[in-house]
Amino acid sequence: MPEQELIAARKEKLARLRARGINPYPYSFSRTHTAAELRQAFGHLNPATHTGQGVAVAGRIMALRRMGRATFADLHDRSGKIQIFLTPQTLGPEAYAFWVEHLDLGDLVGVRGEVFTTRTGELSVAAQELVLLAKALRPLPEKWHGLRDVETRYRERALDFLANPQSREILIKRALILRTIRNYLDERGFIEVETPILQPIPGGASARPFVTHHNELDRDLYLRIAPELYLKRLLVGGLERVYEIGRNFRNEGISSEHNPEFTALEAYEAYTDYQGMMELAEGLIEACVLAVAGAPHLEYQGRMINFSRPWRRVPLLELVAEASGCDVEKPLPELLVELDRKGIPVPEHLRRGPKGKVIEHLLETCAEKDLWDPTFVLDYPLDISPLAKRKRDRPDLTERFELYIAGREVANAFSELNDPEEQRERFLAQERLRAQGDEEAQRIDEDFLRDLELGMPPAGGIGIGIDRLTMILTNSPSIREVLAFPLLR
RNA sequence: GGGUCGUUAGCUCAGUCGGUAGAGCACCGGCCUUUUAAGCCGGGGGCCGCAGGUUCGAUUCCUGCACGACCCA
Repeated sequence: MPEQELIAARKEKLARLRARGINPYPYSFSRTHTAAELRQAFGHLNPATHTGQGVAVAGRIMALRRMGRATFADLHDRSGKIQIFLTPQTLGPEAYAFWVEHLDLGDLVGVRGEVFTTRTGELSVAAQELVLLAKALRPLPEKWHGLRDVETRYRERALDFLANPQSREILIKRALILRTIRNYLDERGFIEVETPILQPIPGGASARPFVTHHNELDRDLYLRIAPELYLKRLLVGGLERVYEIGRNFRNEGISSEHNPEFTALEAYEAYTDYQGMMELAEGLIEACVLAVAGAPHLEYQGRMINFSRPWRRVPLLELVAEASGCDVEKPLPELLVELDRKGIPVPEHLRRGPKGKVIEHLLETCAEKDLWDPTFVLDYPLDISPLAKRKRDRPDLTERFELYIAGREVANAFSELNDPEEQRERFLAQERLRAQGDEEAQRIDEDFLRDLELGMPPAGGIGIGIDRLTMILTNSPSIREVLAFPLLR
């Protein structure tokens, strides 16, 4: 039947309800138990037991079994489901006939009645009173396959969540992960802060920003690509341990691993360095894995991930040299010759350098996929790490790591650069790249530099992609599964 | 950006070697007082993603486009 006719049929029922003086969208309903609480309290009953105990439950009707003068309904709430039993004896003949005619799958109802078990042992509520709490006007998806079509699942999220418990479960686990992160950091003296999302200069990462406009100031502002620079300014201000969990915005492509707005954790700790950040990452993510999986390992897309500490630590250059079979210590022109000879493709726009971008490209194309168990990739080239301190014994590298899990970049961290003069030089180098056409090059932020000149304590900082972490911990193949409302074309 | 596959009823899916399409669930009507994927009888429901082309005839073949999935860059 065309959808419009199904909706029209329900609207007709709705009109008849209103005509009878029933408010199909009332204000509230006091329930005494959720479905799970009922099972908790009465789950031990023998078949065909009448308790004499009155309860009130509420939820969505997800199944209706009409048997003439008796009807069973499955009521789903946030905790699970409970069966409702309707008969003329308990509900009254007139009310029974009326509701059996006017209830539809998907309607939200409240039911007051006695707890009992059927002769097959199903815990049920025998309705003495039924209250319509919201009439549903649209048909539900198929009752045992649910809603499968991924496009509809992503475009009509409410429908997906009400039809597919697994979809809801991911959001519940996401909340658990966020709660675990906050607890972990709060217990260690970190202060949760909120920094600007509307920024005059988008800083703290290499990415293209979204632009917006403030009418009163008549000035363009950018949605942040990262909170990094503001959080470091709080270190200057003496906060010492700060973190922010919030949305970043990057004006880039959409894929199974990228959404234009995504949630990141950034944490900064004074008087430590990137070694400290590795320990923080291990502890924090281990706590999340234990909270979600109850063990330090879990399966992702058919393959186990072992989170046992300590995690592997491997220098980037070593990793890339081994994966590509090239001598990556060579200057860029010679490296390109070797890569060409070996048939390893390098996109044209990277060939002019800086060399760090080629190294990064090799990591992405040759090595990343195999980094399955958590792996810290260490010591990134200086020219692609403008906010990180130089490595102590290698001035062309920085004390920076990325954490890879299941072949995905999950975190990025540095020993934070706090020398204001060197930071200015690094920004100027980025400006030169921008002048050569690199739209992702970072920009000079004078407010940040001024605050650095006040003295920022040595510090370690880390950013963790919450969506990707949640994907891994919920065995989700696409970022869309872990977002309540992913952006679609 | 390139390749492969997909798009059929509200949902889940069949199918048409080119002759205007089926099932189950859902919906509507009937029977039914312990079902739980309830059952039985009957009924209605389709721009076969969109636009062109080939053809007497296209949902089916071809081209393009849109959207999606996967792979590659």
